[in-house]
Amino acid sequence: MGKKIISEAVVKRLPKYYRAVKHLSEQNVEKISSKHLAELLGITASQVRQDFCNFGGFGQQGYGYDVEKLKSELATIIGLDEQYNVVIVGAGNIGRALGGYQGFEKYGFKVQAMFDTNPIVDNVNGIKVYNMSQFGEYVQTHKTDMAVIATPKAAAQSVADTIIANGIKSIWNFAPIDLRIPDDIAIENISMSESLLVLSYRAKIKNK
Amino acid sequence: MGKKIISEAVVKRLPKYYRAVKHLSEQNVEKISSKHLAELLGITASQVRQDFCNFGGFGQQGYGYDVEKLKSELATIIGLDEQYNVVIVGAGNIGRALGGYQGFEKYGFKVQAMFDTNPIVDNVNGIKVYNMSQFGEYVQTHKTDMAVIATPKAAAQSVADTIIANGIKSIWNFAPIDLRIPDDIAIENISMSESLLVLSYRAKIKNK
DNA sequence: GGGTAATTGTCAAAAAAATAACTTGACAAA
DNA sequence: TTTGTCAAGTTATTTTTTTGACAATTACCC
Repeated sequence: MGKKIISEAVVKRLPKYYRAVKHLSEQNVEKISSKHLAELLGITASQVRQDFCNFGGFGQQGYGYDVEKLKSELATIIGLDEQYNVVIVGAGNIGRALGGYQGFEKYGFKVQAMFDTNPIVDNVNGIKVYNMSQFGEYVQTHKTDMAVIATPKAAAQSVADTIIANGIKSIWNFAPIDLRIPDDIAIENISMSESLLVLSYRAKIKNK
Repeated sequence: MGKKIISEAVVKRLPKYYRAVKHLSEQNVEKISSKHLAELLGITASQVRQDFCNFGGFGQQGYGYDVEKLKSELATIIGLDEQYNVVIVGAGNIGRALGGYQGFEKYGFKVQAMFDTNPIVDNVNGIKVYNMSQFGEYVQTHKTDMAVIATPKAAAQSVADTIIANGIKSIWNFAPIDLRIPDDIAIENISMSESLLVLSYRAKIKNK
């Protein structure tokens, strides 16, 4: 499959483009130029054009980008045209907050179930909480595509191993650890502690 | 103040260094070479040395880096030698999860209070929830250094404005929006929706 | 103590990313 | 038609980041 490798930097901007374009669409804006879009995101017009060019380009010279078309192209690129079934592992603080996270539904993800080694509630926001021992059986029979790791650090690697062993290919990891995973698994980390330390660093610098 | 500007790429690695070195310290490891540390983080030894060199370098040729010294240098650089008082704005799903977030305490941050425009609970994990109308008065009298924005998108900018107007210089933002803030304010965003879309993109690519 | 291996700090080269410049097609108005 | 303008797509340049190389320094062994 001869697909071009898109750099990490570009990939990280895709959601920003999508968000901005979605907003424009909701405002019934019909077209947008690279210059104007760049201003909205605080980047350069050149970068916008170069980024879109990576995916073939979907604008019209002298006119700009058609907002609806751009939105649907971006959605396809990002994969929002597909339906993902998601399970959440860990029903603690973070897991429960994620059970109520609107973003899943908004972008077409369906949260099927939650798992915990020691469930103290049997239901979060209408999502049933199962014992972790039932994980394998569940995901084998429910076409699960993606798993969220919301466990403590100590459990995260073994949970990841279990997830992968059961054929799930995408992991959203909230545990503060770099998981060891095979190349064919998609992973994305939300590292709150790292973010907090970056903020701490910036705060210190600014107050100097 | 003649301080060198540290690139964003380096800053983002600082927490990773700190985490790794802290772990080594807990294992009673006494010294570490750039080579070994690099292996732990999955980067090159050269980059480790280059990064540390930005801050003056604290290793010893032929020996390596003393773990305790490195840990304390990194803590100082990151600002963990200072105490921050924190308030959380927004007592919904995310705000409540953050009220129970262990990371604050672990890194020396003190959560003083929470605020909500319409508090439905008066206490989260022992943290008192105030009405947003009391925000100004509270932070003026409690030496608050940092605010967390855990409100819906629509409220985020005006909350940010209020935070800044009351003299708080650091913002940890969980709302899915790029806030407009002055240059002298430190900000760090946790963008769950962007992260989820990046994962969606990667999942789609990997399954091609 | 002297020789050898290890490892830093730093500089230079290479690679990657961002920005700027250029070329071309599309459209509107004359 | 023709022409001027706009803005995308593309190529070139600059800047930033990463990697590679090496002299200088130190620990350790004999």
